[in-house]
Amino acid sequence: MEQATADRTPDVASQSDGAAAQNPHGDAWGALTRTHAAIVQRLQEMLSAADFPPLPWYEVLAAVSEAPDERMKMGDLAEALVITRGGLTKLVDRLVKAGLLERTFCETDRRVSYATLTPAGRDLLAEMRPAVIAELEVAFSANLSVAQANELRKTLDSVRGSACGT
Amino acid sequence: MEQATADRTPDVASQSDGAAAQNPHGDAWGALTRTHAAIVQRLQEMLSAADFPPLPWYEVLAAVSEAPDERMKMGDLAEALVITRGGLTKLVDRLVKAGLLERTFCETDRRVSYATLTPAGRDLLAEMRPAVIAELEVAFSANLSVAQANELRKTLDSVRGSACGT
DNA sequence: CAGAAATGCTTGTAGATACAACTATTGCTT
DNA sequence: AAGCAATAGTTGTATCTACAAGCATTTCTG
Repeated sequence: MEQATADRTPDVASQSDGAAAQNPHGDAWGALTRTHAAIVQRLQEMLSAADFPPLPWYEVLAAVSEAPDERMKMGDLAEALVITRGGLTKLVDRLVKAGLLERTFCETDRRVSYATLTPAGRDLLAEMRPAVIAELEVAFSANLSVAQANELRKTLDSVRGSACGT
Repeated sequence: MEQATADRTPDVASQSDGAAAQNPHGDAWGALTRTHAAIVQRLQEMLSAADFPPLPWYEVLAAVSEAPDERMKMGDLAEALVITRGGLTKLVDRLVKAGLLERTFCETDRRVSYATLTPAGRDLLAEMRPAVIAELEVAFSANLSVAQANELRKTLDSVRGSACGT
């Protein structure tokens, strides 16, 4: 039997979804999307199985935790996560309701509000982080040397550079 | 002024969202997510500006168009797009309503249904494809040689391999 | 220093996605 | 051949996200 009546597709990705398979670089894009989707799916399954909050919550907590004073302006946070501001407002609302974040305000500019990590948020992040890292290790470390991973990162960064700028 | 009252974050991605920045490979994952998000965002903006349907519609049409007889089993399609079956049913519903796809059925197994390209779907795809490819060229060809793109594809495929197959 | 423009965030609403339950058909076991 | 399990797809519901409009605050300009 299949563990439940789950709806998820069983992981195996087809070799070519044809997203622009004409140009010489199209396959690179296809590989990028499929790999991204596969890892996200894997992370989400792991989090759900471990009774952890969903991936976006982790991403918020992780981003905030690395900012100075463990707080981040809403706008910067939306930008870092590449989601809309409106979406972030509601996402942070949920984390606040769960006690993982709190909103704090800026003295000098009363428009800005910060998402600030609470002790509970810090604790949860400390629990989740090893699990997430372990999952990523499976995907990356297993088949890639550190040098290869660095090369991959550099290549992706340069692609993003030309995709963003202009 | 900002072209409208758009909500989107203005493209610039921060250098480190900290999604697991501990491990040596974590940065590669960060680069992967950010690059993916940046390109998807760019594609969506382009499609919306050109009054084309959203990206998932293109992905469906492109996938189906490359399958034998321009038709694909629902399950295979969901798998190729890495979305749930339930989600795909509704997505295909919309494309059918728009006249771009039609459902056809299998003679030998009456459970399966195919999403089949209509002439209108083929025409629309022919219009959209050059625009999508051009956008990808900007991101990939601009900064990557064909050899580098191939290397990138191979690396990503190996990562996906270890992420999928246990 | 007033008024207009820009900035930062939130809210209302509609659309899309996932999850779980359900139906229908096929395959397997005895 | 009967019955149970597996497979293929759809549907109901809740959640999440984007888009667009809105409010509050700050900055720019004459």
